[in-house]
Amino acid sequence: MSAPLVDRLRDRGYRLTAQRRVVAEVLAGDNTHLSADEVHTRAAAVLPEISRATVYSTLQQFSALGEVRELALGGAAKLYDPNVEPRHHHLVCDRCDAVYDVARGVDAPDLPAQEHHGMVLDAAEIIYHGVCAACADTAVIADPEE
Amino acid sequence: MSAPLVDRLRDRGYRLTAQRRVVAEVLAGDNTHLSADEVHTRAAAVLPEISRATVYSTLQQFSALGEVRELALGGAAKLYDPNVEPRHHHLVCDRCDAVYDVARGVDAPDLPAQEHHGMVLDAAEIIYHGVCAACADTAVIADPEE
DNA sequence: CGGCGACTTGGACAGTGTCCAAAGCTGGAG
DNA sequence: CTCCAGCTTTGGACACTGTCCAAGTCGCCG
Ligand SMILES: [Mn+2]
Ligand SMILES: [Mn+2]
Ligand SMILES: [Zn+2]
Ligand SMILES: [Zn+2]
Repeated sequence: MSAPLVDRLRDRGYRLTAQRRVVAEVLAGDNTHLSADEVHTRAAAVLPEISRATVYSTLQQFSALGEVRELALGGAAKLYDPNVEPRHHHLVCDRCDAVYDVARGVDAPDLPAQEHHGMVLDAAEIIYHGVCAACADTAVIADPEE
Repeated sequence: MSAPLVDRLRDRGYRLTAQRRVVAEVLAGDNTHLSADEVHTRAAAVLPEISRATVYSTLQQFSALGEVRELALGGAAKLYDPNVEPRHHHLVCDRCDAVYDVARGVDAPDLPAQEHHGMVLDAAEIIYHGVCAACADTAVIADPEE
């Protein structure tokens, strides 16, 4: 579709550094839902000297630019989703933190204005919690009674 | 309504320690959405020698018992919500992490079975993201142009 | 009251994320 | 093409959240 992320960065006055290119490349690999650390590991495979600090700040920038979506699902680390369009929700396994996308169409109801508590709302995010197939299986193996 | 938390603990075979009583007391104070650290601070005001480890494990137990709900909203720390019934969703300020409750009635749509990705679903959680009144104000002060 | 074993403690430890001074590099000016 | 202002990166220190464990404590039952 439109110009790649690197072009949009240049157009917005950002310098095109090797680090930004590599992070963009990792994200563009369509590998959904990576943590900052995973992004760093993959980026370092291409550009070994890239630092953690740079990956963190780059992800924040891309997120602020709307190029990537930051997800705070239950896990310890935030996840970065390069799939910003179309907007979608997620299923999360509460045992192993596996994440799946919810296909478009499902959405949260709008909140009536009197429920806003004075806030300016921006977006609603639904997280469907559950147990994934793999985790359900291991549970059966570990507890085969009944 | 029903018996207080302390009674339910005894009934389930848990020992009634001073630490559990104090944590229960802090939560019962209807102070919604406390982090583990805040719970520790408040508990320590009553029982100064209570340890962080105990507060963390106690909160996990209460959460597993359904006495409290663990919330992973955007902030760094998980929050504990003593208001488990009725189930409700939340509004979160992405600037200052303020949290508000959504009144009952609002709920996420059920996911069609073919969207489950093999998971056994347990609960859906909606997070309405936005900017609270206080944060919106400070932004205006900091950026009075236009 | 005594003892078993559940519970707590305190500190070490791991993971995530932020910060900053110094060094490096990009991109535009000349 | 060169130069350089200042945007970026680096690496390490640091803060915070949460987990773990061995040792000591204490609730509860007999
Ligand atoms: Mn996604
Ligand atoms: Mn609540
Ligand atoms: Zn799982
Ligand atoms: Zn706010």
